[in-house]
Amino acid sequence: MKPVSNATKDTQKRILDIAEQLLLTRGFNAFSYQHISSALGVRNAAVHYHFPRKTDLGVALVQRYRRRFARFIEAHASLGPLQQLEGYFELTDAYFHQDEQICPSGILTTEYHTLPEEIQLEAGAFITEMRDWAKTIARRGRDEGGMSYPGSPEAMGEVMFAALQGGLQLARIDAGILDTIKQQIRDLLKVEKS
Amino acid sequence: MKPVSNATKDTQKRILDIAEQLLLTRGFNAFSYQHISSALGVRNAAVHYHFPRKTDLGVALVQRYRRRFARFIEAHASLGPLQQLEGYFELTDAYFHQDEQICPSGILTTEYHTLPEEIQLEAGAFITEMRDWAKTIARRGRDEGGMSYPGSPEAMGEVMFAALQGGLQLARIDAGILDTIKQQIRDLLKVEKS
DNA sequence: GACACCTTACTAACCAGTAAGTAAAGTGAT
DNA sequence: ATCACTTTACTTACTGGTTAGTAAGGTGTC
Repeated sequence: MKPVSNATKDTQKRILDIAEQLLLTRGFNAFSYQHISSALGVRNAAVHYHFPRKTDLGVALVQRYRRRFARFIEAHASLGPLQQLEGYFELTDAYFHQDEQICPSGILTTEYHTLPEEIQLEAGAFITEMRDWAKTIARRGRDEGGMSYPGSPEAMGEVMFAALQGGLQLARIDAGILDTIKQQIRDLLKVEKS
Repeated sequence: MKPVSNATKDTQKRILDIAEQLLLTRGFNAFSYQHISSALGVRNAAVHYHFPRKTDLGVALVQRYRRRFARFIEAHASLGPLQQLEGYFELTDAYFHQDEQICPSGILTTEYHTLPEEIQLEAGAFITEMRDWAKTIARRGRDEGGMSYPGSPEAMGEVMFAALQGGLQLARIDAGILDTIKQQIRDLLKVEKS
């Protein structure tokens, strides 16, 4: 993970793109450097040149998620909570429609006990950021927008996040489940269909 | 998986117990026959004697879950829906308190694309049975018991199941999340704290 | 000529799975 | 009741494949 040139940056990005796809479809333990190198058309050691240990690749992957998610939040910051909720739903749909990917949080927590500590730490921070966003939507929805629900915004945010994380996984068994859960969350928040 | 004697039955059971623990803490791809044999104090091939392929072990594991869950449902069949809900919550808590295990459905769906087809089929049936139970609680809760919520019982059941599946996974990052989610589900169902 | 970016070639560990052998327990005929 | 035979539940010893990771060398570019 040393280099600076443009060629390297491009290769690094392509490695991360392939690894991300593999992570969200197969999990961290179920993909290897061979999967990446053959998809990229290079030799095994070339991947190790850019990411010496698999742990480095995993950390880089989660860090990129965190940067991307921060941009996503910023891009949706000026919207109302109802639109933010729909943006969240669209993100969820996008995962599923791309080869039945699941939420990165779902992979990282499920494989948590088998992951290197460096990845665990990065994953914990990432997941906290995502949960916080769900809570923010619930809070703003009650304070400013047209949401009405029992319990605290924090608790409602946790349920929304957990239900969508679980829903993305269950959608692999029954594709319809995701739409059902999205609509039920709208109903629980007393939000009109959009 | 051929034998019938008592000694074999006992060894088989112990293999399944160890494998179950490993499955729910590490996942199917992250445990090996070595883990089992060393925990059991026998050689590798002894495990292969009872379960020739890892696929056989996986199928046996899910089938045992299905039998156990069927008994669980039957044991709770005569109870009211509010008590059934609390029984479901206790089951969830039991998983978490045993080495931060997660819901088998969470493992099986997350690793779904890497599992042998025989396990996928068994997993699909098992997960359908669990989802159906959650829906039954929601339906009976509305029809007979003291539950009140927007949307259909089916949709509410899916959200409950998905939220608890996700919640068990997220509890590895933040142990408090599980209690928060359980209470919020009670609130969403307009159930009094028990 | 130094450095970035790769390749070839390798290691040691681990994986699922198998073949052959063995001790002990059970079974059946006499 | 004993002997012959079979079966059960393993063991030792192995195979072929995959894993992450490394060391050394080559090639093109600045």
